[in-house]
Amino acid sequence: MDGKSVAGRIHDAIHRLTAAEKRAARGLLGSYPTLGLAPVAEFAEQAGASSATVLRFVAQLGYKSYPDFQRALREEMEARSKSPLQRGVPLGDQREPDSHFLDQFISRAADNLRATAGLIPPSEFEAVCTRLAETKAQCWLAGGRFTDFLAGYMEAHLRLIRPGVRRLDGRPATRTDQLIDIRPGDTVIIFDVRRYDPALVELAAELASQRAQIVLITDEWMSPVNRFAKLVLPCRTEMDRTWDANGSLLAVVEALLARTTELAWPSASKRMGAIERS
Amino acid sequence: MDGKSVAGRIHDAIHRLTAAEKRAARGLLGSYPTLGLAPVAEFAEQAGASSATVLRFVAQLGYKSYPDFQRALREEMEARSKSPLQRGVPLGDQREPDSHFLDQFISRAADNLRATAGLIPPSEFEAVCTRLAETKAQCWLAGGRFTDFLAGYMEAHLRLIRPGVRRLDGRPATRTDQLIDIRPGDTVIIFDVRRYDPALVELAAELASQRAQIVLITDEWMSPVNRFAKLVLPCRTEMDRTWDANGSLLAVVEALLARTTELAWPSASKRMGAIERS
DNA sequence: GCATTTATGAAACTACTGATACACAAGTTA
DNA sequence: TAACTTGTGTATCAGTAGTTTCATAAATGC
Repeated sequence: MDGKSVAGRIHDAIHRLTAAEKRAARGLLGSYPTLGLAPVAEFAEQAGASSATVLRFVAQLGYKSYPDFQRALREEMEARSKSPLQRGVPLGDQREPDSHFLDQFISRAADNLRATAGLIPPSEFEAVCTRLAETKAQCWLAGGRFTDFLAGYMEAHLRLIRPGVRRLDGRPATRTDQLIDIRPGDTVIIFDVRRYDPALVELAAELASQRAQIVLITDEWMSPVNRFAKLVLPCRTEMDRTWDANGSLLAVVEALLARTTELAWPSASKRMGAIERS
Repeated sequence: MDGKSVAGRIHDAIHRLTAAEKRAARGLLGSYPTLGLAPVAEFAEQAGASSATVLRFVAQLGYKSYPDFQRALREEMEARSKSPLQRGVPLGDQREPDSHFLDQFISRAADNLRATAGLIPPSEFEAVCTRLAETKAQCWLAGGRFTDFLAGYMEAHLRLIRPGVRRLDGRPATRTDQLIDIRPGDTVIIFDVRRYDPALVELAAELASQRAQIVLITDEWMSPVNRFAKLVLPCRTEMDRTWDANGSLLAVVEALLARTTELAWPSASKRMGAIERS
């Protein structure tokens, strides 16, 4: 048996595998390496395949028997726990030397996340959450061409935890109608990233004149909307020269939702329970 | 069996143990939990005792059989790797003691990203991208309650780089109409995460019978849609007991888009240029 | 130092797990 | 559509692991 890790062998062999064998492979990767240390029957059950298929799967990986495969797994975890440097890295994701596109991309996305955490002052973040947990004022959401989905996502979740959540429609024409309903002190969350949408700046200007409180979620280059915003949460989005990624915006949105849920728990839990039952 | 950890039980029981049994205990603690997952004979050999002694040792710990003891060990490591909160903090970046909510949240989100990279075999990822770059067949997208926004986001971007992109509407009623347009060999990307949508399973079943190629993007617990899927990209989403995060799904979507753009560059660049000018 | 108790490992046993063969289903090609 | 190839699960078998028994060796008490 050569020195490759079991997870590595799976990645190498997966294209040769049949549908049921792939279920076994995914099952193992999903709870790695535990499932492989269980008896064949349990492995099969958990992965949604038959024992025979699991056996064929380990044969495909190049092991001459199931016990042999299990020994490889044990030796792998033993080696890992013995080297103090690598301790703490979960077993599944040791980087193979020939890091693939997905690995590189995700690694950069993770860098962006970390940078974003550094970019946003905790007090700003907290201020937005307390404002959202405060249900006296209404809360509106608006996004641009490629960020509208974020507004939609946030709206759907925010609706679960508080009342008075509404969405500002994308088309500038219909916006003027909606502006009538906005009251002074209402919160408006605006998403805007590079190739900034001029319509959003106009919108922000009008909202500001109506004394709405604008929260801007943007990228590191700062949408011009920030002129009118009370609170700004900038996120790192740059991947390379041609590509920006909105993953960090979503992460911030989810963090906002989680924290707001926490702050508004007494009322939010009742509301969520009621929605659940309906 | 009560909930105590195996290591805890050893410490509780160690004074009752006889000399040879203590050797077994020391051996297990020395390479924990690997040695306990080996066959009895190997455990015995490594610990310098006989098989019978090892058996008596696990009996002393309160397990009614050796397999029972091994299951406890597996469940223990499974629980540990599944709960991000208890997972060992990486040695390098120890969190600031007064680390703020946002930092913690984002740090866990980054963990999820990394875990996701380990969960998805590069060849599967690549297969999806080449399929998307191939413009002969049409490409459809569908999502569930909280993942529909991902379908929308992906649709918007995919439209920029290739023709024949369409969205399957959320309401089951209108779906039957749309199914008429689907041709054998078409690609359908389905998003489905926990609290899986039964409507999506139905949809997938129908699509499979029409010989559409289904690509499933799901969470680590695997939507039942996977029975019908040709390719599956599982992502880690778990944050804590009450909250799952879709950030890793979006990261994968963006990676897919970036890679597909790369693969389809000759045609995609022309198309994007034309859209730009319009 | 002898008797008694307790601990320990070797060997026999049985139960269960992993392996194999086979039949059926699904998908593919002509 | 029919013939064929490939994949998949069920049932059966064989081998090995876990368990038990028992004889022997320490350890302890008298």
